[in-house]
Amino acid sequence: MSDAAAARRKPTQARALERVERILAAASDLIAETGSDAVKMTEVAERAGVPIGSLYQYFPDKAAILQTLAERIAERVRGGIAESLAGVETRNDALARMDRLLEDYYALFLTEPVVRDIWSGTQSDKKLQELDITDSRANARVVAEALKHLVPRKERARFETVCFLTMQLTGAAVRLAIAVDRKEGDRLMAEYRRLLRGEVGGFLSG
Amino acid sequence: MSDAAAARRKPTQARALERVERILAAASDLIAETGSDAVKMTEVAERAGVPIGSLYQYFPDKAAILQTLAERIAERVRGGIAESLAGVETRNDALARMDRLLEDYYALFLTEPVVRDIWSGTQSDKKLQELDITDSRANARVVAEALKHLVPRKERARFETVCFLTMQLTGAAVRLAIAVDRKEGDRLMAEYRRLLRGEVGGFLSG
DNA sequence: TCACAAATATGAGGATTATTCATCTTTTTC
DNA sequence: GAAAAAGATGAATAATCCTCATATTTGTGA
Repeated sequence: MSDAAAARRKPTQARALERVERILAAASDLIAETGSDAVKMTEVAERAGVPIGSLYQYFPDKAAILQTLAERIAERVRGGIAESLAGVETRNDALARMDRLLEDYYALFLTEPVVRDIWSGTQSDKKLQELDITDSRANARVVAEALKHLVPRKERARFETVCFLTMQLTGAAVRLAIAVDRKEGDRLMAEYRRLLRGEVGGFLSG
Repeated sequence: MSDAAAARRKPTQARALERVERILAAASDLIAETGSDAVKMTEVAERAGVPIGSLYQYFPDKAAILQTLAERIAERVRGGIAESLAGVETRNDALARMDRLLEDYYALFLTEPVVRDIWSGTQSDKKLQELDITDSRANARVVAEALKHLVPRKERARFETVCFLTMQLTGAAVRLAIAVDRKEGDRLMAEYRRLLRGEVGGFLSG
């Protein structure tokens, strides 16, 4: 049922800001230890050294804490994409950098339990699913922008659509790869890399 | 925490079998009406016309009901794949049938609220995620088997891996397509169809 | 047909957790 | 330095899942 969760105070004082960070850090640690489903609000409060009421001062519900963590991860990833694709010049250069990005993204999921937990079961709630899609759109725009001078003018609109689709497919590929054993995961990622090169490479000239 | 949910009785008497069906039908209806998260066990019991205890006689927990519904959908889909690809002869024939399958799969998600609900947020729980992967493997085997005479002998092992990956990517593409508005969804599916033809077509000769 | 075992049915109540809110304290503002 | 705004607190409430002791029905062998 839940109507839109009630809006909460946005912290302005230094004390409150620090508190919010402590809450997020505690949540992050606990997620890494036990998985987000198993994390209890009382545990987060205890670990953060704040009373339970403080969580609800700044987060309307448990999901909101996860969403905030998810957003931060997403921003970090987007930054990495922008950085990695900056100043790309040739088609081969673009493809090599994409390989690298894919590798890094896979590694991120392999090594960071919180990323794995939060984005593994993407769509456990509506808001996270929306965030995932919004985020893919934003990433697609970044990629399309960085590569647009390599894409024929008349293909550019389609190219952004393809990038958008590709972001989602990449998420699916990585989630699959980390869900199976490492060896098979590597093999699947190798196939996906090939697929991606073919798909994106098809648009690039130069 | 939850240890493996305790095993439950498997119904053998006609009365019990019918009850289980009533429970599943009630759950399915309610999911279609309100989404699985909002469905309460007491509501399922009431709608099915059985006391709450009966749900737990045959299902260890709420998730198990969803899983059973998910399995049935998955079987139905697998049957459709096998049927659609039976007796395929040429490369073009294979590609045309794949287009058709993709179309049907998209339509299934567009029109059936229960499919949409259960498989939209795949991975809301571990068991469903495992089921999804197991199921993709099984579908991949069906596809690889149906098309194997069109695939060069030495590529066949890789081809099954690609099919497996493809099943997951297809799920992601369809979930994305139904999450955005219809027009954009159609456009994304068109791009995905092209991608799929390229990827699978690359393996097929004849 | 009867007695006994196995399966099935029942629903009040226990258990777990997320979340609220009335009240108190600290910080900011003017 | 007083009023207003922001922040802090945690016992109590609320929402649900799920259990279990007990009662009933069905199957089975003699």
